[in-house]
Parts: sequence; structure tokens; C-alpha cells
Amino acid sequence: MKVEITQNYLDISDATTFDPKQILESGQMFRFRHENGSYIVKTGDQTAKIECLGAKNFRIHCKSPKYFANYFDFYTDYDILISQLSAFPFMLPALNFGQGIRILKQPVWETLICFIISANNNIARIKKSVEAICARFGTRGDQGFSFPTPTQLGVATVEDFVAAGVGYRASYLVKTVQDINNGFDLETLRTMPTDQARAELIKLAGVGPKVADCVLLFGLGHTEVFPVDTWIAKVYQEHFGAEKNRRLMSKKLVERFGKLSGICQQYLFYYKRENK
DNA sequence: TCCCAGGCAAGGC
DNA sequence: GCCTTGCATGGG
Repeated sequence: MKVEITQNYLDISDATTFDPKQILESGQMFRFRHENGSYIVKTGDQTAKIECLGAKNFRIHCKSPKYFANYFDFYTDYDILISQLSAFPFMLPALNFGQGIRILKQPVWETLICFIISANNNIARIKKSVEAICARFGTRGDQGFSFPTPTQLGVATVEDFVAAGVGYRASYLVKTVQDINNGFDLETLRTMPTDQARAELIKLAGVGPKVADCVLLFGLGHTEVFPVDTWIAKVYQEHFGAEKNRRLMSKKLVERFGKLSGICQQYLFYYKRENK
């Protein structure tokens, strides 16, 4: 695969480990839409349009190609990750099915809010709620709404969040937004040991072990985490035995897969969810 | 209709 | 500490 960065776009040719559908529809981000053959991706205050030029050729139109080169994790060699995971035979179907998956490097603040909303929720509804929150509290630009800053979300009430359709998670959001605005520093978690960073995140309302792991993986660059949701729990029980405690599943999976845990989990999630 | 969704908080033990 | 229960709301 080759990635070429120009002033206004990125060109991906021979895209063996880049598939927009797989990346976007593997439940790691919620602000995208499919529009006559292209994907529109929104993150923070940025927008990108992924144009399909052929079977394995894409052009990503955007104002900051450097930003999206990092966002799409183009500085990581996924062929190596896939070959390492291929050592685990049970992984082969999932790797084959989702070869084009990548872990997006997302803004941590946005990731935190989105994954608080994700708890015990479904992806279609999460997308709607996030969109409503952006439309109500974000900044309108020439390409739609930005994700609101902590200051912008600071004025949102429980009623506002309920109106956005987040249900009982509304009060969690209000509390966590307050904590962030009162100085809880998400960026310092980036260089902290993973377990310590997780312990800090769990102090926030609406953040338990699973949401924390998603924030660590998608927003803070910690790969040694294995978020266990309902789908991954099913996979675990199929391959590793009748465990019920998801925390314990996650712990054992991290022991087995180490720094490959995050991406391993992503392949399995996508494979399981797309195949009932 | 009824079950489920990228789980968490609170209460009981 | 671990286990159980209640939870808003809409998708399929």
C-alpha cells in the first residue's frame, strides 16, 4: 500500500490495509455518513471526504492532509500487525474479513463523550445522539457542525442531553463535562502507564472499564487494552470458555495479546458484529 | 411485539 | 472485593 500526501488530499493506492467501510463501520467512531459512493468523516472541527477511485484506490479530500494522515494511522504498518496476529489460528477468519481495518487516532475529548453515550446503546442511536449534540452545541462551518468544545458543552443541561436522545446517560454527561471544565486533564493520560490512566478515567461519571478502554485505545494511543462489550464477550465464550466477568475476560485477553490487544479486538468486533 | 444494544452506578452481601 | 439489579430509548 502507498500513501501520498499533497496540499489538499491524500491518495491511497494498492489499499490492502485501508478500507473506509471497515474502518468506519467497526464501531470506533460515529460521525460519518455514506454519500453516493463516498464517505464523509467528521472529527473535532475537521471534515474529510473519502472518494473511491477504484477497487483499491482512494482519495481523501480535506483541508489538513497531515492531520488525517495521523488520524487514519498511516504511520503504522498494519501488514506487520496482521502477520503477528496470524500466529493465532482462530484469528484468521476475522483478519481475512477485516483486512482494511485501522485504529483511528481520535480527539480524546470527543471520544470520551461519544463512548459515554455508547454504553448499553446501539450504534444507530449513538450516531443520532452525537449528531444532535453537534448541531445544538457545535460551531457551524461550511462543511457542517464541529464537535462542541468543553466550553461549548458546558452550558448543556440534563434536559438538553435527554432531548438529544441519550436517555439516562444525560446526568453522566453533565457531571463529566463539569469535571473536564474544572481541570481534569485528559492529555496527561496519554503518557501515563495504561492501568493508571484507566483508573483516572473511571473516576469520571459514566466511565467504567469498557468505556475507559475505548477512550484509551481510540483517543489516547494506548494499544494494550481489550475493550469487552457484548460482542467481544460472545467471541470470548466461543473461543476461551464460559467466563462471565468481562473485566476478567479483558485482563486475560491483554495477557495473551499484549500490545496487539487493541487492534485484535477491533478485527474480532467487526467480524462478529457483521456476521450475526 | 419483544429483545437487545460497543455498560454503568448503586446497593447488598 | 464480587454479584445483582435498574436503567432511557430506539433499532431491528
